[in-house]
Amino acid sequence: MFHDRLQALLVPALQDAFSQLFNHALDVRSIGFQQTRPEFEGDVTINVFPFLKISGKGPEQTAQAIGEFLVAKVDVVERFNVVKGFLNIVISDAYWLGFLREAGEKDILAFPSTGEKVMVEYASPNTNKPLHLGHLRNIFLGWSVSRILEAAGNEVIKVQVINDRGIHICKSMLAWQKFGNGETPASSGLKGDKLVGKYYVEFDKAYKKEVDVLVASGRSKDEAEKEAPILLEAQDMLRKWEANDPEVRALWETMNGWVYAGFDATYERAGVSFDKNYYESRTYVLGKADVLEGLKKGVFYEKDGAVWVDNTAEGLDEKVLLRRDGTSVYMTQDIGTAIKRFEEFPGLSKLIYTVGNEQDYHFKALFIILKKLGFQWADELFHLSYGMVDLPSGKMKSREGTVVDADDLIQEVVDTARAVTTELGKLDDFNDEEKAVLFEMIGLAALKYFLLKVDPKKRMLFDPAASIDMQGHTGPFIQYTYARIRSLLRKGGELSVAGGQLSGAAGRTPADNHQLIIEEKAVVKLLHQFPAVLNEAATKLDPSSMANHTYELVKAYNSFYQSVPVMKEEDPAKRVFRLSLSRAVADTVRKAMWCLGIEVPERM
RNA sequence: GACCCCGUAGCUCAGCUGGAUAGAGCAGCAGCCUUCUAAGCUGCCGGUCGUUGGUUCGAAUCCAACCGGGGUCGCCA
Repeated sequence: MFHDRLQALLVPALQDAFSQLFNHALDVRSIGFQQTRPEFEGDVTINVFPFLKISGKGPEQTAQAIGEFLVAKVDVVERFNVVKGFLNIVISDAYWLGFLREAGEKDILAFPSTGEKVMVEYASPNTNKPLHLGHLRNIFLGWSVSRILEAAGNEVIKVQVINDRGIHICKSMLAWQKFGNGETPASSGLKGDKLVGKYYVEFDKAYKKEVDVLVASGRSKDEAEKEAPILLEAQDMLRKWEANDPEVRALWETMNGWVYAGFDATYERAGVSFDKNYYESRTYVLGKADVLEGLKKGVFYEKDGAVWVDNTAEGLDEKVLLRRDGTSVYMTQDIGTAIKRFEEFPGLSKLIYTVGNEQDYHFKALFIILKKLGFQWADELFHLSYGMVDLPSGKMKSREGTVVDADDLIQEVVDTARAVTTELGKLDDFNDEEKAVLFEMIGLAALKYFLLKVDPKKRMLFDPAASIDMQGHTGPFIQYTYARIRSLLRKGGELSVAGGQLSGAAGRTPADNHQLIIEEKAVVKLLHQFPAVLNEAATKLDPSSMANHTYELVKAYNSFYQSVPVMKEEDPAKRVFRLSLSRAVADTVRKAMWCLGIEVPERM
């Protein structure tokens, strides 16, 4: 399956050429297509150096022979030139026009169904504190990858695991009991997750104080940190939670409820959602039986009363799966949860975990273990590992208060969008409601694009000033280009606005004898590459390639727009062609941004 | 110490399944609004692609070593 429809024509022809000219069966993968450099004439370039042994001729003769064959046998190959070992092929305008007609008739960023069901896990917060910048990279990434996979023809199930139990939430609960005076989100006006986070900080303060007192009374730091009464109390509370103590459970339900309301508000504003939530309080018991089963089968072994797995053959270490006292570790429940998901969703073909790269080792081990337990699907597990987000001041540290809060950050970009947009003063006839929607759209575009344009695998620097930038390589720049095209199409009479739905088919089918000028061709070629980019993004689970290609496209379009008249063009055929080109760009940009989780406005 | 990731322009990033003189944005400088939205466009300035070897007709891209930055190595999560 070729996502590049031009290569779909050229590859078979090249195979014919090699078999007829050189009596050789050409391996498709050995053909390296590249964009012709702007200083030479041509649309596609093939480097013939790798083929010299096959042809037994020099580079010029080899390229010449292939070029002549293609011109003779392939309609869309108009002519060619040879520079050193490079065969530059010129594709006919008719081909590009044909492609554009296709782009007018269908969504070029929608692939036929693969029939596959894919689960994407992302977000996965702890319930003791609010979401921060690091979560936002995770959330936008997971959401975008889900959209990309959907566009590529998969059925996608979006899930999160909520870490709702454990010592962390007990600390918040205890501090709230001690110092909260019955404070609630309603009584304080604080968002639920913020309120619970506040008591997590309160716990830490009280704990530190106690540690200091103990140290002053002659304890070592280690001892003090283990013996601080408030910590012991929190541990006691965790035990009570595990023993189903009704009072503790009730408080836990209440406070987690506050947190979920807070998270939901953040998710909604960020424009993301989930098809299913998994709660650690329910999944943490999973996996035990599976580990014991593995022990029985001899996949694992017992040592010092604990159950171990030996991954040294795979270059990893030995790892505990069940403690001596029979209780679970983190790995245990991850094993159980994975198994449960494949049971719950029969036919699930792939499971993607969006989790930071500090857990690379953990997931390597997890996948190996599941493979050892004999699950076929273990090969279809994927750790979408992404890099940390650094601040100009260094790493984010909750203890040092350098964490960038997600809600605050979103508010800030939206405020900036408001300020910039108001300054530009193009919204005279917008009402307040419309303005609010637009500011939200622009601010979030700036933030999301900033986080998504970087290769997810890489650690990235979050420069607050750059993240709210709306010029250059940014989300709002792309939105702006889109809005400008929509304006053009409205003026072209091609669109009529009715109930927010834009309709009108004129300008979708350009004449087939149009001669492309260089600015038009640049845009068409970038559009033409887009399906292959989507395919790559879906394969590599990498939204950054989509983000960057969208930018390339709108940049080329802006250049075209600036120097070539569209509506002002007097020749009706040219005008229709340029409108159809503009429309195809707008449609594709809208879809590409949809894949990134970014909305585009009709006007801005 | 072992293992993993990263090192490209002043800053932030593309390019990395080897291919033609290494690309953007920001910052700086100079232009372009009586024409379809100037959140734009055009031009200039700016790089020993961390270093040294190696493989190759050809290396930012592959391999090795070293230097620098980060991460992981718990019967924690």
